[in-house]
Amino acid sequence: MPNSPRPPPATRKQRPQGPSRAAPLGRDAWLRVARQTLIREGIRGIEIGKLARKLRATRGGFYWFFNARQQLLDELLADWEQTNSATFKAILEGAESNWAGRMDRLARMFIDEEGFSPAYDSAVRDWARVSRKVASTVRRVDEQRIALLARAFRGMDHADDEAFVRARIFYFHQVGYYAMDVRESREDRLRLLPLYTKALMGR
Amino acid sequence: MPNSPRPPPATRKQRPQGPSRAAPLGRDAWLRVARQTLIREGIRGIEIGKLARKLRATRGGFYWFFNARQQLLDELLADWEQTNSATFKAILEGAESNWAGRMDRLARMFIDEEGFSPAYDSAVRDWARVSRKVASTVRRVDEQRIALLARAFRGMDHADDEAFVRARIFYFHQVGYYAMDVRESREDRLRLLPLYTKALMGR
DNA sequence: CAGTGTCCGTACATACGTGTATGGACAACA
DNA sequence: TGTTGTCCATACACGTATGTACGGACACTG
Repeated sequence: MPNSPRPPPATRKQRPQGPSRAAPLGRDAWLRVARQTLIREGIRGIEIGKLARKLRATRGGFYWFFNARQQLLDELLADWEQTNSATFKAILEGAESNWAGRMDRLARMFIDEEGFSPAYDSAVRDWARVSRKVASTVRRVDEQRIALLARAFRGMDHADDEAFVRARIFYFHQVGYYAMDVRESREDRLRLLPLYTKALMGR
Repeated sequence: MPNSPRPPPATRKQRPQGPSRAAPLGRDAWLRVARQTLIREGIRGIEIGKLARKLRATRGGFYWFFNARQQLLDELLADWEQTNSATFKAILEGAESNWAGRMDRLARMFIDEEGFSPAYDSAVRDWARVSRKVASTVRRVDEQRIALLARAFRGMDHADDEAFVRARIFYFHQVGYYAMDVRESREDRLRLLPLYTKALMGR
């Protein structure tokens, strides 16, 4: 009975890595290589055969885990929404420090790209141009993030309109930075950070 | 002798539109529909058969004008580089008004999207992710534009480092705005313009 | 009015994409 | 040790992309 809708997800026993057979790839391997390919080549670059070659496998296994290419894409979008906003929200919703401190942590998250993959963001944004479903998901996520930023600027004593505009400038600036694929060393970025802070925070 | 390298470009006589035969499409029609498709579907969406359907023609004619799909893409990139920076440069290199006035004209160019297609820009930027040649072209154009902006900020009495950072924020912000595909009325954008000006110019 | 060049449609050959059917290797279990 | 379930390779059917060959309709020219 091949191609069952979904094999038992977590109950599956870990197979001890016998020498005669490689460890099974599993769903996650396909998702990982799909994400990597989305980032590098865009949504049209996700072809089952190509993913299989990258995994040194064939397309046969893919269709055991997924009913169709579209299912892989759906899960990829869900993965992006779940994973790539978590740190962003955690920083701005948490209460560990004052607003300026949180904004500083956020800037460092962008610079260090920890808990947040801007390349993943950009790739999904491109994908949104050819898929209504993806477009609406991205729009929702963007609005969430901007709302969080605007709240932060209000917390730093900006009026509502100005907080909104500054939130947008801050966020659009990041989106643009990664859409442009700027290559810059971490040192340069940290060196310029005070200037950015001064210009973006308006204080 | 079909598929000659290139038919005489401008010397070709305009055919009077006889009723029995439609006017010939010409190279430009293929380039136009290719540009539109690049914007809407990305580089992988440019398929000769699809372009032909949009032109209510068949692929036969295409290969009379172009040797291969790649040639169309090359000319599309050249078209972007030539047309989509012209107004940008004209505004910032001209000497019709003071720096603030030029920046204001530039902001209105972005808002009215006259002489500049941000969608075209975004599409080429996506394309750059899968083509070295396109990537280097885009990088060159971006650096040109940022240099022009930095000069403008220096003209407005900002120190070198700060002028550079402000040029980047201004430019990245625009790139991000269009990469996000924000939908906003012209009225809203003009209403927010003073706030943006205040925040971006730092005065 | 024949000849030539322009523009485009049709018909291949070829390559490559998706999804399905099927069988085989291996591990876990009775 | 046979049986069952998991994971994957192979083979096939089918759609569709590119590029080439070729021919036809039309305008222009001598």
